[in-house]
Amino acid sequence: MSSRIMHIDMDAFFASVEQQVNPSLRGKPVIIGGRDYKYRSIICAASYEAKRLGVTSAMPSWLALKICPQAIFVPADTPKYIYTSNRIFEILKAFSPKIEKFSVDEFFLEADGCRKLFGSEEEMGRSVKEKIREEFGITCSVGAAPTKITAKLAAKMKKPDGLYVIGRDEALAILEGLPVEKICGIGERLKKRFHLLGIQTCGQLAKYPDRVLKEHFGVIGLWLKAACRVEDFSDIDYFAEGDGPPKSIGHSQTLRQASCDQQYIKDWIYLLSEMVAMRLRHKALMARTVYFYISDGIGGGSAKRKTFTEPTYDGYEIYQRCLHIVEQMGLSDLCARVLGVSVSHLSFADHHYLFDRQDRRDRLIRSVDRVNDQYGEWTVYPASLKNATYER
DNA sequence: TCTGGGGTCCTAGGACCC
DNA sequence: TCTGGGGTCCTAGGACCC
Repeated sequence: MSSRIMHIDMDAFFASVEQQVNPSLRGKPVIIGGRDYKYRSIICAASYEAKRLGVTSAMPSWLALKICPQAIFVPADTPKYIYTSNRIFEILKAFSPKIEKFSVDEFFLEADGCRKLFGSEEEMGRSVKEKIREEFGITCSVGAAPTKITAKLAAKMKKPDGLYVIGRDEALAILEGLPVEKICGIGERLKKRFHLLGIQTCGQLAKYPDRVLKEHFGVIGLWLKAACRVEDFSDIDYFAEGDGPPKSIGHSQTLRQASCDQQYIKDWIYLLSEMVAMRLRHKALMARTVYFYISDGIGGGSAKRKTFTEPTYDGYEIYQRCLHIVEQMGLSDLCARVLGVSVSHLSFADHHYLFDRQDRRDRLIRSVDRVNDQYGEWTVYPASLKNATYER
């Protein structure tokens, strides 16, 4: 059995979208940053004009600014990118019934059985690219190969605006000398551990004895070996809407500097809890598990999660649960540089659920959400958060 | 300014129930 | 008879991705 997978990878997605929306940015080095986007953050995306000047993805923004002072910084507009991503997904639906949204700017689709409709994979790839360019004015790179891993590699190899169709033999030839860390699934840690075993390339990994791999890496080792032998038949995860419901929702924040001011830290925990809760309610979800992370920025951080019986979408309740976890962690004096609050064990919210017990609070929460939806986030927020929000 | 912030998945071990 | 297996839930920790 041989399957054919196509990978569609948008080129400098966030930056391209901004250049499309604002023509004055076209042809110029554009850098997309997050919150506090010029200094205390890393960049989310860079246009190819900026990349040519040496800006790379995940570079701290102060460094990008140093390398490329003429760059135009644009704050990230996540909803815009998600909206565009969803529309791209809709377009791809016309090409194959099996599509997976791998991330906001990457998609896999099963290319088997589409030959009658679209001709060869080259033709199909060209149609996909044309359609996306027509609709949004932005480019993407397309790779077609026998497996997800190799399709992703193929797309990356011809960036930007590329199209690369490879068969099994060619895929094997590419993998033979390819450093192991180039394939999706091998990061910094695994790379080092493979190197210790004398495995530098995918070709070497492909020939390594199963027993040793199993011993050192468990099933992941065997899975990666199969990937290097182009024998990975993992399925396309297909969701009709492009996205399944999220498994967890969280926020974290690196403070400008470490602080041991208890009230200040608690304000931040409350703020993060409210931010998480607001997103839960937006998605009509409730959560049972609360995860709290704190790091002083010097040693490693510590984290703890706890699952509660009652699900909630109330920011104050999430905050209280965080404090409960803090207590369990035995942290009497909090000192923090990084704080994180996230929730999981999500279920769809049943508004009747809270109706009896906290109807009034429920109505308050929803009114506040409505005001914030209409007039912008943080138009209305708990008074006790004044200091924390001030620093944002 | 001196690597952010948002996620996912896997595993092993313990608790508990039948 | 207090030993045993299977299943589920939970936690902690590790690793990875964009």
